Amino acid sequence: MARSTIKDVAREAGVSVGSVSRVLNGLPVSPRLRQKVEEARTRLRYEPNNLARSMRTNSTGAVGFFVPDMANPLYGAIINSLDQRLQARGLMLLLASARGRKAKDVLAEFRRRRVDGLIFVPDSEDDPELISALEDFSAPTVIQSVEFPSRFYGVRVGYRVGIRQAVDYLLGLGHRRIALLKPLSHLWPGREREAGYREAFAHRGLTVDDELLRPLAVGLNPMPDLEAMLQGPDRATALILPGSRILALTLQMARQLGLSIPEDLSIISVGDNDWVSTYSPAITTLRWPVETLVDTMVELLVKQMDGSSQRPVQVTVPTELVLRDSCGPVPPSNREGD
Amino acid sequence: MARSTIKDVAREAGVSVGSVSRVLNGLPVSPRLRQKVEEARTRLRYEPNNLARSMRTNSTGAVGFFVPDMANPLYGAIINSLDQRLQARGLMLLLASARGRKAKDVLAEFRRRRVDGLIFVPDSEDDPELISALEDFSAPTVIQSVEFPSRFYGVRVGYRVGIRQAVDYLLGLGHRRIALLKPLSHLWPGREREAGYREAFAHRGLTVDDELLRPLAVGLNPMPDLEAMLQGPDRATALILPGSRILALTLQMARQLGLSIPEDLSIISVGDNDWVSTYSPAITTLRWPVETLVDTMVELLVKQMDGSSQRPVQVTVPTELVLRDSCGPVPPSNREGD
DNA sequence: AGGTAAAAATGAAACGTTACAATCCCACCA
DNA sequence: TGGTGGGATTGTAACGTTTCATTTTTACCT
Repeated sequence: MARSTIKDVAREAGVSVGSVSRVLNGLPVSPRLRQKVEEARTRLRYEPNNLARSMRTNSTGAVGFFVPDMANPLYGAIINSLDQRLQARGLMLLLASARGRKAKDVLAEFRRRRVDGLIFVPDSEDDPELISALEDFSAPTVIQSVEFPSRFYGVRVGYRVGIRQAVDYLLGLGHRRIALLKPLSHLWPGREREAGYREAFAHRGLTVDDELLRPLAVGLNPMPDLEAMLQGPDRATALILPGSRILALTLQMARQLGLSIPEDLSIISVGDNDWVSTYSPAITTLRWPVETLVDTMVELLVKQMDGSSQRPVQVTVPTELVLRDSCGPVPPSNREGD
Repeated sequence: MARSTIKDVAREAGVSVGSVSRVLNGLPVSPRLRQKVEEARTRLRYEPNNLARSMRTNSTGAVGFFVPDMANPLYGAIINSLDQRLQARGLMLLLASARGRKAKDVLAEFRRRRVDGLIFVPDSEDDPELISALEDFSAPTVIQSVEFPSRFYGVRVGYRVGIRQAVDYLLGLGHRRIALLKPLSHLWPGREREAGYREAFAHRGLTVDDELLRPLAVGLNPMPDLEAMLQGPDRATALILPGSRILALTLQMARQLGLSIPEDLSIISVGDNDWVSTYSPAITTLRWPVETLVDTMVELLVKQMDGSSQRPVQVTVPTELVLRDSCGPVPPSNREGD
């Protein structure tokens, strides 16, 4: 027993194929017709063939999402929320994890599959091949969190302002030796964080000790670095950490060194999650604006899809400094003379 | 400038449409023809329209994946690996997160989209509506980690044997008061863990104190329970925990109670990850077999797709007990008389 | 009742492929 | 030289929709 098609329904209802189509798509139609079609439709257990529909309308209802690493819970959270938002518009996520693929190839595959939209987290900023591939990509596209030529729609996390706030908060507590551990600065997030840090210092007329700005190479052990910074007469009294993995390591090292938090050492971590907030002391964090980020991505995407937007925009979504118990005033012994 | 179609290529190459199709699909064809077509194809920058192809062949090259919660890094890891495996077969993941959706609706949507295969992690075992929906689902399907009627292909994690090993290891160290925190037992994983626990005890002729088997209700604070178990003359001397979130809480509570690990308290956690292994002491874990799991899922899926398998199988993939530093012999003061 | 305009429904032509029956071509053999 | 067999190619009918120009019906007005 083959699946029934729109023709079967038309025959069963005694109307034309076109009319059935109209009913199915909710176009204006007489109540009488609508009823006849609905009846036939349930009688035959008909469901429309999306494939045929796609081919006719040239739209798949799929949005491609290219993710650096799904094992990063941050992207998991984004996807949860994205999926929910897209659902409301009848869209679904077609996923490609960067692991074992080249961005370019993924783009090609997405194009072949005729996705209706694309959300892209590039792994590099200035690969000209990638940029031109993205330019050829005709479907609506949103770039996330990387500095990309302004002819693309983009959403970025407001690291600069966020870190500036965090640093300013610590400065207000009397800290001067504030270490910033951050992603490598050849990518935008790293640069932005550094800029925010410098702005906060500059705003108070303080000078920055470059020694305290530490890029984290992937796959390299950050512990020796960390250990060095936390010892000696001009040790760091406050730490801004880029994620919970390194936070765990740091907490452990602090304990080894006999530094208690927040009395001897203040800590702020970027990226909020369950265990960070239930830890004791609860960790002050710079929260990633997952919901806002997703809302913005979807909004930009939809704007492009329905053609209501004329030209590309870049939106920066703000982070939120969540104050908890891991920061305190600078210890007296480390206070600098003023 | 509209995209070129197979017709354009045919005209450009001076051959028939059918021939172009044959070349494109790698069917046997004379070298002469192949060359002409390839030339025309690159000249026109033609790429086949997957939608039309899909509609004709009735296959989308998409595999639906229904996930309870993308923010769980475990599923992230699964997706990373799954994506890579499927890629090799020209398949892509179409994702639906359970958040805000009913399993039934997702199934319907996947069917409408005509996915070629389905990987499903059900949120309940015996919803008859869900089961019958799954039965109607004609595409190849693999159920993950839940006990489902044996007419479905399924992959399960070998919790029973794993927990049995873990418990046996602790028993061997002299522990008798071993607490098992586990998912609710109305779902398969919970039941299996409990069974493994009981088997280990039975095997040594020991009796189980049911007080030490603690189901974890979602959204309920497990801390009071935990605190109660860790105090008093017959406190638990070993703990088996179901994940890293609760592990974090437990470590913190142990510190509050002045219990050091592994001297006063032995701990095993289910699910391995970075920070668990770098924590001090490094935590002994029961590792989820992500890679094997994914391999098996793909294998079962492909078996069904190419019709090389006659009837459903359920495969159980083994966990691995990773010994680290969080377990030690039972403290003398808590040793039971024998 | 006749005429007309608007509304509703129809029918057939796409959409870009694949698949298959029908042709064509060519080499080979008697 | 005239078949003949078989591989290579062709042409066209699907696949299940949507869309749009036509035709039919309905409702209204004089």
